[in-house]
Amino acid sequence: MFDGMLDKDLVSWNSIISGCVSNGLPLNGVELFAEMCSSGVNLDLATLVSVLPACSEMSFIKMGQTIHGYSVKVYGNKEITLVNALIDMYSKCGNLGSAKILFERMEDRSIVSWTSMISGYTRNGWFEEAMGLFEMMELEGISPDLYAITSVLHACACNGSFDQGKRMHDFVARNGLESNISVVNSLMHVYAKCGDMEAARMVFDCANKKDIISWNTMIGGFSKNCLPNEALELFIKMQCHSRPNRVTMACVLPAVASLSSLDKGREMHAQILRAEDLSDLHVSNALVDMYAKCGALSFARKIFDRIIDKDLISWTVMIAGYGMHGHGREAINAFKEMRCQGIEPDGACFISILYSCSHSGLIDEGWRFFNIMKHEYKIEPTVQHYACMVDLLSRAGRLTKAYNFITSMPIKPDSAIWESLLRACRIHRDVKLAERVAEHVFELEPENTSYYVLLANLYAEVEKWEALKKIREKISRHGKQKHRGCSWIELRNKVHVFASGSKLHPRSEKIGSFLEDVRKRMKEEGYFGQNKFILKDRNDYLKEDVLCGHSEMQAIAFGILNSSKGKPVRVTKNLTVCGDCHEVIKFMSKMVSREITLRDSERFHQFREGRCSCRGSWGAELKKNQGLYQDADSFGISLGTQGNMARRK
DNA sequence: CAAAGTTTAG
Repeated sequence: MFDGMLDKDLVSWNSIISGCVSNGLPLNGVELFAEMCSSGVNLDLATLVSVLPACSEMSFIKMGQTIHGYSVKVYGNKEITLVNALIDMYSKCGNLGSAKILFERMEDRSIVSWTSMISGYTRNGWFEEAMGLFEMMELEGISPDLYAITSVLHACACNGSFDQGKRMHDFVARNGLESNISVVNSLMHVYAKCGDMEAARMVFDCANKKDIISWNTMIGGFSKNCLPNEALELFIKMQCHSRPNRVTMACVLPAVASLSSLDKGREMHAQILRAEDLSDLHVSNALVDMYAKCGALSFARKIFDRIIDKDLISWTVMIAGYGMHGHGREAINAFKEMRCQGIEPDGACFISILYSCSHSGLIDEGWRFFNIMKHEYKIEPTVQHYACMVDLLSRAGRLTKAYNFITSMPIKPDSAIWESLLRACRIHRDVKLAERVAEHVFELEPENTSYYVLLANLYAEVEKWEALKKIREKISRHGKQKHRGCSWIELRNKVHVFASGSKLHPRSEKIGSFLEDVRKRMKEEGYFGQNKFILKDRNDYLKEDVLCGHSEMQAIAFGILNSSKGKPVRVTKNLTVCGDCHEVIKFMSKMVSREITLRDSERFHQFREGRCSCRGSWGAELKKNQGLYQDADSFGISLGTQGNMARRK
C-alpha cells in the first residue's frame, strides 16, 4: 500500500518505518529511513524514535551517533522519549558510557529512562549497579511498573541475588502483580538461577496462565540444577499445552545429555527433524554435546560437520567430546582447525582442550596450551584450568611437582584439585604425600567421607593396618556420605537404577550369582593375592564386597544378563569408577566377549577384550596399554562427561 | 507514526 501511494506524507513514512522495525525487519526500516531522508520529506520526533531501535538491532552505532548529533541540534536533548531511545541504542550497541552520560544529564526522567538504564547495566554485566539504580528510582518517588520490575528481576537472576529477588517477590504479591506472565516468568528465572527449584515450582504451579517462556524457564531450570528427570517430565507435560520451540529444545537437551540416555536423545533429535522450525545454532550445538555425552561420538561429529556457521560453542563441545572419549589428538586437531577458521578461544574453550590433554596423557601439549592461553591470549587461569593441570601432572605420576604446583597457585585450590592428587597418590602408593594432601581435603570438606575412604583404601593396599583402623573410626564418626554411588542402564527404553550396597533390584539374586561366578573365575586366573593388580581379597577390611557392592557392577551384570549375546553394554555412573571395579570390568569384557562402556563422572571407559580405552588412568596399566586405542572411533557408539555432568539426584 | 521487560547451547 505504501509503495502504491502517490502522496506520501510524514506519517506515511513514519508508519512504514515503525511497522518494519517492530516486526523483525530492522534493515528494511533503516533503508526506508535513508530513502525518506533523500526524498526531501522532513523528519520529526517519531521518525527518529522509530528508527533508533533498528540501529541497535543491527549494531549500526555510527548511524545511531549520527542521529544523536542531529537530535542535539534540533531538539537539544530536551525530548525525553528521544533521549530514552538514544540511551537504549547506546547500551544495546555496547557503549554503556554514552548511555550513562545521557541518563545523568537528563533534567526530567520518566520511568522508561530508568528502566532503559537498569536493563542497560544488566545487559553489560553491571548487575549490582542495575539493582542499585532500581532503589534510587524508588527513592525518587517513582513507583515501578511491570517493565521496571521484570528488568530488575532479570538483574537479580543474572547476579544470583536470592534475597533481593525474594523482596521483589513480596512486592509483587503485595501489589497484586502475580497475574502478569512476564513478572511470573522473571520470578521463576530468579529462583531457578539461585538454585531453588522448589520456589520456582511454587510460582509456576500457582500461575493461572503459562506461556511458552514459563515452560522453557522451568525446563531449563531443572536441566541446569541437576534435575534432568524433572526436566524431561515437564517437557512431556508441556506438550499437552503448547508446542515446543527452539528454546525448549535447547533447554531440554542438556538434561538428556546428563542422563546419558541415547534413546531419549535420538527421540528428541527425530522430533527436531520432523518439525522444520525446531533447529538453530543453539539447538545444533546442544545436539552435538548431547550425542558426545551419550557416547555416540560419530553422531556428534556428523551433526557438527553439518553446522554451516560453527561458532566458539560448536568447537568447544566437539573438543570436549573428543576429550571425554580419550581422543586427545583429535581434540588438538579440532582446536587447530578452529583457530584456522579465525575463531578465538575463550577460557571455557581452554578448559576443554586442557581436559582433553590430561585425559589422553598428552603432558607436553597440555603445558603448551596452558602457556598459550596465559601469554598469547592473556586469559587468567581459573580454578578449573589449574585443576586440569594438576590432573595432568598427577596422571603422569609427577606427584611432587603437582603438589608444588598447587601450593604455588595464585588462587585458593578447591577440594576437586586436591582430590585428583589424592587419587594419584593412591595409584602410585605414595602414603606420605597422600596424608599431606588428605589434610587439605578434610579441612575443606570434613563431611565428605569419600576422601576418608580413598585414604583408607590406600592404607589397606600398603597394609598399614593401624592407620587404617584409625581412619575407619573417623569415617564412622563423620557419618554421612555426600554423594551416594549410583549407576543406571537403559534397556529397551527403560532406565534401571542401582544404588551402591543395596540389593533391592528384583533380579538381584541372579546378579549376585553372576558376580560370584566372575569372582570365582578371576580367582582361578590368579587375580587375587598377587601384586600384579590392585585388586586383593579384602573382605577383611571392606564392609561391602567390591564385586557386588558397587553399583556399576550390578548395572553391568544386569545388562549382560538381560541383553542378547555379544551386544554392547552401556552403563552410566554418578561418581568416578574405583580402581578395583575397573579391573573387574576389564576381566568381564573378556570373559563374556562384550564391549562394555562405562560413563563415570569424569569420562568414558570403553572395555573390550580385557582392556580399557582410558589407557590406564588407573596406573597399573599405564605403560602397558599406551597407544592401544589410537583408533577408538571404530567402536562406534560408546558412552561421556565432563566434571560432575553425570551426577544424579 | 514514537521509548523500557521475561526463556536457549560449552
